[in-house]
Parts: sequence; structure tokens; C-alpha cells
Amino acid sequence: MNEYITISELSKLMSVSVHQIRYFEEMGVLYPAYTDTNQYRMYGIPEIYQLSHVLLLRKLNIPVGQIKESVMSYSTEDYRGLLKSSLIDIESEIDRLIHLKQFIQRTLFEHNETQHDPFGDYEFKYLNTRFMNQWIKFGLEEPINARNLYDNRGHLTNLFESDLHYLYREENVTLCFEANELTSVCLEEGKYLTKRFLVTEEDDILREIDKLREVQKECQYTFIGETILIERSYLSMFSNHDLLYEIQVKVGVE
DNA sequence: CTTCTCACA
DNA sequence: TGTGAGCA
Repeated sequence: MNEYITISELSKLMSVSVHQIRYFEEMGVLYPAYTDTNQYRMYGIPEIYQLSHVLLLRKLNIPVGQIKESVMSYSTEDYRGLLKSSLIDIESEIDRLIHLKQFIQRTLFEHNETQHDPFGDYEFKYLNTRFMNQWIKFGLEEPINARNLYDNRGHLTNLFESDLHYLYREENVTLCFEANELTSVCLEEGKYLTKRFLVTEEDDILREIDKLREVQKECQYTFIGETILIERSYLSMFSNHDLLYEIQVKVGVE
């Protein structure tokens, strides 16, 4: 029995694909100890160490081409730098996953709330002060479309993973996101008349706003400030074709 | 079983 | 940066 091993034995030993080993060879980072008369690649102990080394650097997300350079010319200080920059990458990846996890937990929690407490009725809520980042302003007669979303895209990421706030004031609507810091746009704390509802088509929204005005007349409420419409687009994944909205308006206290 | 090449994500 | 198919 030969003391050297074949490519498939090496692949099993190191838990990588045969393909990948040949790919590393093509990229010049791992050569067989020798090639047998039948053209089979044969590997010994030094190649096993070399492969471990390459795989370790790959785990740090270092491109194979760069591994070639590093093996030939890197100083220990270069390797320290490599590890440090991988550490930074990994930390930002952890951040990304933490945010994703929080998003999933929040979505499950809020969906659970809406299950437990079905919508369709008016309800009073006491809401704390909220600060908004303004995004797009548009008129009631020229509703939002894909084009002006794109034109105003700015630096926004994951557009529909947070609550979109539409502030209805006079003849125009301002699209906002809730901000974490103090901003110039502020929704005052106080008692709000609220209702959650599902929207299938655009007109449903205007109908809900009209209904709210009727309720105001009937009950003689004083509305303060703008009418707020909150779109929970990420919750709509649970109801295939509808969007979940909540309408809010601050009411004066007699 | 291995080799190589090609197309594909 | 690999994977899978097909071939010899």
C-alpha cells in the first residue's frame, strides 16, 4: 500500500470536494507531491498541512489568488493584518445577523399581537412622542409610484422592513420613517384615535380617511395635527395580497 | 476510480 | 469561487 493518498482520499480526510482541491491547484496554492503513472495526483503529509493552511485562510474570506501571494511573501505582520481585517468583517456580519434576528422577532411579535387583537374597530391609545425622518412629499392627486420612489431612493436600505408613516396634511402627504434621535418632525404624545385595517386597493385608504372624518363629526372630537397612516408592509407577508395599515389621529381632551 | 473541459451560478 | 455533467 502506497504511503501517499489519492485526491478523493485527501478530500475525505479534509472534508472538501475533489473539485475544490483541483481548483486550488489551478490557482497555484496546492500541488500534489507527485503525479502517478496513471496521471493520478498523489498527496503526502506536507500537502495535507498545506491544504489546511489554505482552507484556514479561505475561512477568513481571503481570495484564493491572495493566498498564493501570502504564502510566498507575507510577513508575520501581514498575517496579523489579515486576521485583524477578518475580525472586523466578522463583527459586521454578526451585527447584520443580530439585526435580522431582531427583525424576525419583532415581526413575529407584532403579527402575534394582530392575531390576538383583530382589527377593524376604532380604539383609543395613548402614544408617546415620536420623531420622524421625512422622506418624500407628494400631493394627494399624484400618488406615489415606483419612479418617484427610485428618484428619492437616497441612502435608504431595506425599504419595507420598517413602519412607513404617511402624514396627511392639507393637500399633501409626507412619507416618513420613525427616527431614533431627535428630529424636526415630531408627533406629539397624547391620546390618539386609532384603527387597524387591511388594504387591497389604493382607494381603501381614502375611504378609511373619510370614515374617520365621519366619526369625528358624529362624536364631536377635536382632531389635533395631521392624520397619520402607518403601513406595516412587512406584516403583509402573512396575508398574501393585502397591506396592513393603522390610522391614527390625535384627539383633544375636553 | 481518475482525468479534463465546459457551462453555470 | 466554486459545482455538476459528461467524457475518456
